[in-house]
Amino acid sequence: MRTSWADLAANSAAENVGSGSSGNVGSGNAAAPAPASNRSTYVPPHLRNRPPSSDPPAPAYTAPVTNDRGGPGGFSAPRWGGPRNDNSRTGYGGNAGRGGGWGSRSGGWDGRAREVNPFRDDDETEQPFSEQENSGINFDAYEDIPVETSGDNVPTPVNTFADIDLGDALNKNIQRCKYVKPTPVQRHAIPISLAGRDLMACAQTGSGKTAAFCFPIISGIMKGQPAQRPPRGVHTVYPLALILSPTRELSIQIHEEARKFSYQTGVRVVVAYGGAPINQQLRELERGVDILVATPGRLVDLLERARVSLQMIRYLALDEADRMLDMGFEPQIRKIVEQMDMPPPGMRQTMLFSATFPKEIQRLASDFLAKYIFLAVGRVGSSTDLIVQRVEFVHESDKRSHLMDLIHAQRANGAQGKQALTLVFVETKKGADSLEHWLCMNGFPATTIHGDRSQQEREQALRSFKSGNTPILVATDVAARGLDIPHVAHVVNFDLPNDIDDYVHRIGRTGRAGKSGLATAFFNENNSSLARSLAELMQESNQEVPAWLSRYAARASFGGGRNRRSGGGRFGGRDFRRDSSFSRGGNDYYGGGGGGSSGGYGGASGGYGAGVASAWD
DNA sequence: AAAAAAT
Repeated sequence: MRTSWADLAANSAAENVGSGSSGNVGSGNAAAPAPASNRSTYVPPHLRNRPPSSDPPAPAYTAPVTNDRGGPGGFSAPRWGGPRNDNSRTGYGGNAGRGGGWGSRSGGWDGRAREVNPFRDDDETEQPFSEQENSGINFDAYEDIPVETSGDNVPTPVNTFADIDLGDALNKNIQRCKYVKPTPVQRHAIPISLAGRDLMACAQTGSGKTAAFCFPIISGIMKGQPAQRPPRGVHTVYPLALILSPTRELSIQIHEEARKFSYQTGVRVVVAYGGAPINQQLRELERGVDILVATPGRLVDLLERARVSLQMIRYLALDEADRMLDMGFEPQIRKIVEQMDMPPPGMRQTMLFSATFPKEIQRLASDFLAKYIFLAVGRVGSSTDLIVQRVEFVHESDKRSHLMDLIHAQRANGAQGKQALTLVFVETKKGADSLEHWLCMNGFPATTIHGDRSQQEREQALRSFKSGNTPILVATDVAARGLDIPHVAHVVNFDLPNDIDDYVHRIGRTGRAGKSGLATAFFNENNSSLARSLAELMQESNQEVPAWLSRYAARASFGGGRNRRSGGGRFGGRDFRRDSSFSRGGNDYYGGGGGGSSGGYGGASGGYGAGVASAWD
């Protein structure tokens, strides 16, 4: 399969690297020969695969791509726990005059010799919780999830990772991640991708979505034709896969996960996003990049500087596509995908992930995808099962003291003497700062994340929160979607959002990966526009709706403003292509009708089914 | 109205 880009990859014959050692894929019985000192030589990932040796770790620690992991210092112990290569014996190191790909600037980097073990990072950041569980994911919560697919010749889903031929190195990383079996989105999406098909998927981040698009990409790069990058100007790099996401933190998160999945595979993942010094990112790019994870703005910048070319792209993944459109990224995304040098649909493999499937996303799908398969996966569990929602009437002036009460209670509940993580959402950046300050003044270790903080501060805040050092994080909506922060026990909507979708995304920060969570909202007269949809949502997820909220809801004007679902229904959306071939009568399963056009929010029976559609990330 | 994202 994967014929869609085969021509592309095959159009230049292997020059030197591939010929002598093409039989060594995965066997590792011979070091690949050092390529001739040809500036355009690219070392394909499958040739970078060398078995680990038992030599001591390379003393020099290669600076990470960004400051997105580990602490600013303090790691004096070698971060290497795993096997490693002998740097000095590699065929790629130290070849003066090699310009392309790996090792050209750092001299002696063979792609894995100094690869930081990403699983070791994990142990450090999550140590406070390591006693609590072995696996990050409660797989039982994934059993009963509705899945819909449509399209021509949909590949059969798999039930185990063993059913998929992902290769040894990737399988080992799956074990290291403690993934026991594929989640629903993985069961369906991975065979679809491995079959070379385009994919439009409605699924949430906590569902294992990142792995669902990373596994086929990594596996495809390892097994595919060795890429023959064009002779380059010294500075242009040619990634084979591009992953776009809306926020910097989400890109960082995807990069971290992709690094784990690609550990010791020779596939190199680089992240690029704004707010961080571009030079460091440029250096990382120049050391070679197979998979580029990026936010749109920074990528456009890199493209305009001609530091990145997309002409070798075989895989394109757009994550949180609806969010990206919400944030006004459509022009940039179209520029990246349609107006630069990326191969057209059909010549690349494209995966589009979105929580909802409104008109704009449908347009994007028809423009970016070729003969795609539509996949809709229900939420992991549901708000019903996993998140207890409470709403309390709190006047503006009482919010702070009320929050203090909640945190006190939370502290009493803290597991094993550690305070459980509490994520507090506020409406404004200023509000976030002042609340953080107030909490700290009152002895509550808090930090904050919002768009007025420097990228460094944002990342530091997130790290500190995740590690439990600062168990309270005050956030604006920058943190509302997509971010997967394990162990968030309590989400507090200090200020309720105006949009019920935002509410559902926020509370979705708890109850992640099948664990239970608590969400508390402070409601007052300023939130009356949300009353109706909030009451309905709570009712439909079997939550206790306070009588006063029902009264507010009854008073509120019909429709709840823009609170009606756009792609609505049990899933995040439906395959609108069905509309042309199916009678209108067949839509009832999906609730409010396809594409948001025919709309009825539908009272109790339509909009939010068991899956609480908008809880999707 | 606020938030996010390139400098």
